[in-house]
Order: sequence, then C-alpha cells, then structure tokens
Amino acid sequence: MVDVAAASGAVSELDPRVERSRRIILQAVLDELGEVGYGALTIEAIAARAGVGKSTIYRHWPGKLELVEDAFRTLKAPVTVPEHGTLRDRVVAVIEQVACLVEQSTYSTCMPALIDAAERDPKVRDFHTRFSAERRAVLVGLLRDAIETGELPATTDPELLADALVGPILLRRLMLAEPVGPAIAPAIVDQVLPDTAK
Amino acid sequence: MVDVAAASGAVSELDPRVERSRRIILQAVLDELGEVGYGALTIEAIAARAGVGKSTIYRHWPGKLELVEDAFRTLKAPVTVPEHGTLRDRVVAVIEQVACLVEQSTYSTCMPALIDAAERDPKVRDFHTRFSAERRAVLVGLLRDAIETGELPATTDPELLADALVGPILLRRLMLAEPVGPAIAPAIVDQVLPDTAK
DNA sequence: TTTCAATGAAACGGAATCGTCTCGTTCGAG
DNA sequence: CTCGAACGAGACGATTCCGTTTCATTGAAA
Repeated sequence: MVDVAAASGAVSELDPRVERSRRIILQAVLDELGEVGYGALTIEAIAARAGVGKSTIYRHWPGKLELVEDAFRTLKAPVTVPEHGTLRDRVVAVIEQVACLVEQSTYSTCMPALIDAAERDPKVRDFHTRFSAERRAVLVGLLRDAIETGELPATTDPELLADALVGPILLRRLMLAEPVGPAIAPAIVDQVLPDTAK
Repeated sequence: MVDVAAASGAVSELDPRVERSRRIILQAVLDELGEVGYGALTIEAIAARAGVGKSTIYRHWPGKLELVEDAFRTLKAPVTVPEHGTLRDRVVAVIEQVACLVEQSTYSTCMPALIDAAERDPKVRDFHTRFSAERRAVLVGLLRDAIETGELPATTDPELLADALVGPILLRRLMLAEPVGPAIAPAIVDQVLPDTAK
C-alpha cells in the first residue's frame, strides 16, 4: 500500500475510490467483529459484508491484525465535562455519558471482542489501553481539580475514585449482562462520592 | 453420550478411563481457551493438547459449545467472608480474594474469553452471569448485614456498593491491562466505603 | 476524450478444521 | 483369564479460509 495521504498528511488527496473503500471496509470490520468476535473474524466475511472484493482488502492491509487496528482507530467515544454546575452534577454528567457509551455505541458492541483481542495481541492491547485511558483521564482530571479546590478531601485518590465510579457500569455490562442506562449515574455518584462533596 | 453417572447421580460409577479423559480434556479446554479465545478454539487443538483422540471428545460432547460449558463448570472461584473482624477488615479480605482471583487464577486466564463468548452465545452468557452473581452475592450479603446492624447507612444500596468495590479491579484488569495485586484492596475500601463505617 | 489506477468477481492451490469412521490396542470389570 | 467397552491414531471427504493472481470494468484526472 502506497499511502500518499499518510506521506503528505492529507487524507483528502487520496483517490476518492480508495477513501470510500477504506471507510466501507472498516465499518464492516467493526460490524463483523461485534457479531463473531476477533478469533472467528475472517477477511472473506468482511469482504462479503462490505460488498467488496477480497483483493481490495489485501491491497490496503497486510492482514487481519492491521485491519482491526485501523478499524478501532475510527471508533469515536467522546466523553466531555460540562463547563458549569456543581461537582456532583458534572460527575453525574460524565458517568451518564459512560453509561450510554457502554450500552449502545458501536464501541459497546465491539468491547467484549476488543477485550478478548487485547488479551492475545500486544498491539491491540496497547490500543485498547490507550483508548480506555483517554476516557478515564477526563474523569480523573475533573476529580483532581476538585481536590485542589477542596471540594474533595486531600486524601482522595482520583484514579481510584474514577475507577470506582465507572467500574459498576463495566461490571454490570460485562459480568452480569444487566442493562445499564444513564439513570444509574446519579445512584453511583450518591453511593461512591464522599458525602462532603454533595 | 450415555452418562450413567448423571442418571444414577454418582460420578464414581463411571469407568475410570472416562473420568480421566473428561478431566484431562476439560482442563485442556480451559488452557486452550485462555490462549486462543473462544472464536479460535478448535476441537483438534484441544485433542492435541490433551493428548487424546478427537473421537474421544466427540464421544462425550456434541460440539464446542457444550464442551466449553462443561469446562466452565469445573472452574472454582471461591470467595468467603471471614467470620470475625470489623466490617472494614472483612470487606478488605473479600476484595483481596477478588483481586487475587482476577489476577492469577485459571478463571482470570479465561475471563476475557468468557466475556467474549458470553456476548455471542446465550448459554455461555447464562453461565457467566450466574457464575459472577454467585461471587457478588457474598459481598452483597456482607454489606446487607452491615446495613441491618447500622454499620452502614440505611441509604446504602448494597449491590451498587459491592459493584463499586469490585469494579475498579475489573476495570484495571480488563480495560487498562494494569497489574492488580491484593494490595489494592484496602485502598479501594478506604476510598469507597462510607467514612461512618471505618 | 483519453489514459490508467482502482475495483469486483472469481479461480487458484494450499492449509486447517470439520465431523465421521475404521482399526488395532489398552485396560477395567466380572 | 476373558470379554468388551473405551481408547489413540489417523484416514476420509467436505468445507472454509487463506493469500495470490487474473481479468474485464469503472471512474478519476489530465
């Protein structure tokens, strides 16, 4: 694959046919991955799903791993902190976003496959770890600020508190197969955030 | 498979060769599953790993799914509550057990594969859900008792608190690929358990 | 309009796995 | 000791997927 765009840094310089193929194929990878998982993922199934020749896939990627990596890179899972509001309100807002993400996004569909793939391939693990850490950093930053302003006790471990806030959502989604709606957010916050912060 | 033991309710009535085969094969399933995951799991690889003919496997199980189900059933992941000690000490002890389980047991090795498989097969999901719920119930029971004795506020949601205590361990193991030793237990408890209970 | 790179379809040989089957051996039960 | 069930080994035809190759078509760009 001669990737002019990567060399010049401008995706738009690509032949539009290439761009279209890439887009369609990567989406098919995510769909297929959510259905069959990483181990059972095949190039042929992806090609069929994308309505594309196998050769087109092999022209652009060396194999399954790189294909999956690229597909993951297209995943968007933005979490943002509201600018205003009390600490509690802002934390609730973040947890709500996480709950929605884990319940109904493309990301959520692929999450179990991603976790499994990360266990077996270091490249996928690196990506998944970074991907997760980005999301966690948003909440950790919010908590860290609150510690500085004194809204949270100085003894607070922001990483651990963030994990305790998000952990229940993952646990219920992955281990208990329970529905996790955004309504769980205030309940978690009330249960976990120190009373002094409410 | 004509399972005399199941019919009579006594495993020991089986031909010892059958018993031995079953044991060896099911262990090989768990080992293989931890290495390659559910999607890439093959009967041939299991047979090779177990040092057994494929025919022996097909004599006892109809296919991969039932085989994996049986293998999971052999998983042991006991979590117990110490009889004595303060609430905090007992909770810490439980969380320590969970941390060890998630870090270094056969269960931990298979956990990502189990999560992935549960996503694709209802039977596996049922098993996994029940398996997880059993473990959670131990901690929930402990917290529920503490609510009744007044050690925890009456407003406590025992399930949610339990999930907040265990969640960080799962999150770090599955999403961040961080090492999770038992040392994390007291930190979690101090961060999450209400101050009134310490 | 002309040119040519990218494409979809399909065929290829090779490898892996499927689930079934046979056969000679092993070993527990009576 | 004898008998028969369970075993391992492996051959089998079928199937799927691999990664490569060919080829006629499409469509972007000059």
